[in-house]
Amino acid sequence: MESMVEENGSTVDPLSQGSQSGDAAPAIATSVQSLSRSQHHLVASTSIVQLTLPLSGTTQVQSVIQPNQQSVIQTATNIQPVALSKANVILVSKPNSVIQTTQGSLQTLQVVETGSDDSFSDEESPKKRRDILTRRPSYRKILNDLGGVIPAGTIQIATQGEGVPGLHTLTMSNAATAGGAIVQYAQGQDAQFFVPAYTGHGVVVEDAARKRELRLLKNREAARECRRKKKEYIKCLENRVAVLENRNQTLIDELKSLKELYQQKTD
DNA sequence: GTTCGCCTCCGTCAGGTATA
DNA sequence: TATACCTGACGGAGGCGAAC
Repeated sequence: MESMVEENGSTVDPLSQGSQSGDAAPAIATSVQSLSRSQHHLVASTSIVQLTLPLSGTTQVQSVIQPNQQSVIQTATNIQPVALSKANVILVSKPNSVIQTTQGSLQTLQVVETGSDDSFSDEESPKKRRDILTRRPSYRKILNDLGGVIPAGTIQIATQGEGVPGLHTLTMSNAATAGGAIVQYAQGQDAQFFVPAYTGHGVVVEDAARKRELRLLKNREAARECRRKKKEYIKCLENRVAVLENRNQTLIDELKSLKELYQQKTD
């Protein structure tokens, strides 16, 4: 990961700055290849980055980063949202802001969570993370919520929009179940549940092989969902890196110009 | 056309965690 | 404690471009 702001030989890594200041900051520095479980949280919403800059009082730079959406960056002194395309480029003129990297002049870099933010720091408890990450409800709960099961015994091959919406039928080619077991599952927006399946003879199949098939089926779905979330997370991290690199470059340019201005006045 | 290396996607397993 | 869920790791399958 590239360090940010390298003027005067000092480096500030924005990815570790938050933890240094003790404030909540997203763990952007996390290696994409090794996303640990504790770090596997969605960064898919809003965060505000506040930069406290000593030379100009307090300047807030608000960075709103949303995956698959447009992002917005604002400054407190000039609240003019700049819509960002997916091209990941942010260039905001912040005439009153200065950043210095010597002697720790960059004092604060904190992330303030807003209402729908589900980015959290390493300090937050795993339970809180878990709570924020809406967990998929159990199949039992879904069944209870629905108050029963869909009548089984008929083979239905339906995809969204045809037949019974979301109701799918799978035929298991399993040696332990002569003729194969039939598994029905309904799929809503974010949930899936199984209904009792019958063989062609109307006998409920509840053997170990069937349980295994169900478990594998569920795990298959879980793995898909897990990979989808991971992709989304990685994409969001990449977006943030691009945003921070651009902001860093902007700040470097501002620092250079202010240095030149100062030099002219002292001459 | 064939082979090779690389990449991506997918299914499965194992182990950890949350919950009833 | 049993069950459900999540996710890293592993290996196989298939696509794709390059080299021959």
